[in-house]
Amino acid sequence: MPELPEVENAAARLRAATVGATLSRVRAVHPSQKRTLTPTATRPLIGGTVVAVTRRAKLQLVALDSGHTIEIHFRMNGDWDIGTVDDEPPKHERVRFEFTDGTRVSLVDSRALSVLKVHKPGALALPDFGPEPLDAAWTADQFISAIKPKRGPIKPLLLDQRIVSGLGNIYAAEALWEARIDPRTAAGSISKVRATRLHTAIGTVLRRAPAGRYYLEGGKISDDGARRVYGRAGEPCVRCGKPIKRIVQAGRSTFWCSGCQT
DNA sequence: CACTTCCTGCGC
DNA sequence: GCGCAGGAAGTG
Repeated sequence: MPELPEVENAAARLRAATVGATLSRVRAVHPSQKRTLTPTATRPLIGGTVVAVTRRAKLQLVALDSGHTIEIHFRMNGDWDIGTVDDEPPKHERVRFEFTDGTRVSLVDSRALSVLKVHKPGALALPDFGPEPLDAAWTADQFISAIKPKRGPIKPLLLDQRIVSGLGNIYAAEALWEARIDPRTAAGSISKVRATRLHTAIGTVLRRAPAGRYYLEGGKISDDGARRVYGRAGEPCVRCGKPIKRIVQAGRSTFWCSGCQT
């Protein structure tokens, strides 16, 4: 489920359910999670109380009073299912957190690609993330400097979390459509005016995400019409009427309009 | 740079 | 069956 707005949304739900609560049990349900979430890694978490839940890029960080931090990345399909320990286990439960007050937080992830890590006190190290796109401190000039030396196409670059953090495949496509830029354009060749337009467009599409969901829900796209190009191959462009095209860049689908994205 | 891999499910 | 899926690390 995750790009920046979706992760922000998930972190808010997790925060509301767990800040102040004390962990009584952590269990890796799926084999892929047992590899990293070993009993040795999870045992020190038991008895810890959640003091904060924050987000950085697409990561959620759960800070405990013991100084440990639990890092969660949902990858493609992860989400939280929050309830009580008495509930039936949710479908696709991969990791289960139980709290002394009876709260249950289950990581549900049909594809089991989510990644969880436990950081010991003082050992929190995060990847080299670029600026947060909704942070007012992120300027067009910073963005331009970051993409100027790059010769490859702009669209895959928007997915590079070191350039700007939090964008994924949908918002990258939407931002390029909004800025009327061809996703194949060499990043370094984009004019200052157009790069500034793209910088603005990134903020626009992220803020437009209705309650942080452009994505598929119950097999149907739930976006209240906010999604202009993603997943719309063959449909007429809502701006110019030409059919939306689909190409593959760096192994990912890119949807774009050859009529008005130049 | 692009391609493969980690997984499972869904729609065609 | 096959191709596709919102991510990103790892490899050539």
